[in-house]
Amino acid sequence: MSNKVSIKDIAKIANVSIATVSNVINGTGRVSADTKNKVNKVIQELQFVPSASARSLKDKNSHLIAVVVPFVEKGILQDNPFYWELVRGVENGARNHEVQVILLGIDEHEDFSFVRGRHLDGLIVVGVYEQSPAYRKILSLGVPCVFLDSYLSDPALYQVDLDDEAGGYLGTKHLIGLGHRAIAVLTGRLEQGGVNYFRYQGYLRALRESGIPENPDLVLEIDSSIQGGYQAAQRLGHHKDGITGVFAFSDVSAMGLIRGMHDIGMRVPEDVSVVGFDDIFYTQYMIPSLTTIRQDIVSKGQAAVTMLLDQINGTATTSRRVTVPVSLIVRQSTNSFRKI
Amino acid sequence: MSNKVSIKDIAKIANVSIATVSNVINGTGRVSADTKNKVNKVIQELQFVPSASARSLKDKNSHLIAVVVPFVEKGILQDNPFYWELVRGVENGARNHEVQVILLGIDEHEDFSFVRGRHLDGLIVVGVYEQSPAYRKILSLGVPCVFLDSYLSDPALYQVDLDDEAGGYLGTKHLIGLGHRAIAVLTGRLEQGGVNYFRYQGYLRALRESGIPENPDLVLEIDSSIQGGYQAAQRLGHHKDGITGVFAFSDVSAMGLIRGMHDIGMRVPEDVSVVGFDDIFYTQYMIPSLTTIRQDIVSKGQAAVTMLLDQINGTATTSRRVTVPVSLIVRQSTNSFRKI
DNA sequence: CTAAAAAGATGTAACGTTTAATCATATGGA
DNA sequence: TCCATATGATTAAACGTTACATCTTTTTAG
Repeated sequence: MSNKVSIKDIAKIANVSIATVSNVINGTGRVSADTKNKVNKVIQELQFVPSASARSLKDKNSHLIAVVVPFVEKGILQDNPFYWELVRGVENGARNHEVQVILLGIDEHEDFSFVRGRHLDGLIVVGVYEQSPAYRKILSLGVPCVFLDSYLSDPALYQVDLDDEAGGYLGTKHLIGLGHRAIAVLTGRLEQGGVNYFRYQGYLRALRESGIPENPDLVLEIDSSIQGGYQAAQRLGHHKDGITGVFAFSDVSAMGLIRGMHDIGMRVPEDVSVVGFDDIFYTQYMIPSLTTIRQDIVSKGQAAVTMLLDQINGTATTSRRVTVPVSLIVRQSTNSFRKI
Repeated sequence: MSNKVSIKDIAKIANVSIATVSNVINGTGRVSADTKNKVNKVIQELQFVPSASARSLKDKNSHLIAVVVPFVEKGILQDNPFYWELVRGVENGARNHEVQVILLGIDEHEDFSFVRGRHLDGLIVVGVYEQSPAYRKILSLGVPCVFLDSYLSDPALYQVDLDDEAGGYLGTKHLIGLGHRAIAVLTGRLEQGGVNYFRYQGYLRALRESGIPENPDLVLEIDSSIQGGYQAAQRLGHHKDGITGVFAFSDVSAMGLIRGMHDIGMRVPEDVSVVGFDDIFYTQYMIPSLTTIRQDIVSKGQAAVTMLLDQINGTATTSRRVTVPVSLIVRQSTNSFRKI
């Protein structure tokens, strides 16, 4: 259709040089009000849009960032809507800064070559840790990065993460306050220094504070998916210790868990209290609605974009590490240990 | 860091011309096995990655597609995980074809100028209709498009959509089969020719077939969100006709509805049966699990990518219109009208 | 043994920008 | 009046590719 109109065409029609057109577009150089108007009019008429490729070829930045989402399973991105909220936040943040977002799901074999190929301005990386294969590859790219939910020890890295320890503490404390003692944990991979690790640390702190001994039998490492939660219900049901509270480190697994308990005849919260984590969009509509640790996922994504762009533009005034607060939302899935 | 190595550097080190390097990379022209090896070795060593901007500047395609999602409807961000599943499918399809995906959330003011600016190869557009402001703008771009869930009348357009009419029919028929007569509908905007319109037509067909008169009072047009569903429960609860079945045209609204009914003391399925639509990932884990119309969302996304790429490469052999089948999944949220 | 054809390699223009260097004209001060 | 300085506008190089046309060398056919 409207076959590619270039700066050259504009120049010819407006009867000026291409340099002038370029100056008008970018507000650079000195150009009189008259010619500025003239050129702008032609641009309007021809619906001219500068070629991003030519630009990025020239000045090496592409106004493109990628949001890197890990854990591709069987080639498909995880179905946890948590990522959706995060990605929406990133998209939304980027939109306000005239940058576009490439969505990149990675597995362990990703080589990231296209990051350099496309001259990506930066990366927003979700949930890697020091041991993960992606981590070193990403660093070696030498591209500005912001890590989300990643807990990397290098203080030079820009990071946005959650106060997971506090979250773990809050949820556990809540259960303890209700009288529960045998509190199980449903966690994704508990790698040293990962998200779940800190939530677990918070859990331990709460236990210690109340003098409850730590019991490794109560820690169930699962796929942090809805199925993982469901399957865990079986294991918990047949558990020797009389578990009365469960802290699931993600809302999706909590949902699976509750359903699983329902299926083996355990009632929530009458028999077992359940706390989730994330405050995904549907938690308050579950039956029972889910007591959970709230984080503002969307604005976390937005914060990451801002940080990344500050870094890219060298205007980074904010700290390199932002920790987003959490809060406890009490709903119906938790109840006192001994119901009257 | 590794500051941009170009085809020129490779050429110099390998002691050949840049044209030869280019030929090696693209497998074009004639180049001996020896030099091919030599060049490849240097490429390996220097970790050379061709510049996407230079390429796309040259041959006008970018290997970039955008998936256009209506994030913002009436000012509210869509948190429907349905979109996430779709986007996941698209990402996955693209991955298999060495194309990257830009995520573009739009509101009614989007001007799409960057689509031309970036030389995007094509667009996958979700849920527009002929009256929507985005529709004309997108068409005028003259860029290859595939429309998802869009029902556009122009037969020249490439479209992937669902057999919504059948879905509407199946769900309704199921309720009728269980003995229900007063069946309400929870639908998003019922614009002529949209997704909901066809689902509604299917609903009507099922009614006609069973001689049940159509009752406009039973059709509730809502925000098809979880909140929308929740609020609808109030309206249904106080409804004068004795409603015993509800067909919600999306799973998220069904979830909200069920919760809303729960809150006003109506039990599902004992008092009211509920059918959803989409078979979102969590439906089988709800309490009660949700009877719904299943569609394979992820593979719908994949199909769209294939279709788009076929169109771009001119290898489009498949039909311009793909209709994905639906099926009824019966779970616990529906029950016979008169329970014995 | 020679002419023709094939194989291998190269030079270079072009894609659409930005930017530094240059040029031309008008304006101002002494 | 003349030089210095702003102000406007232009020229041309460069960014990293690809592809066409050209050139050289080798192989093949007769």
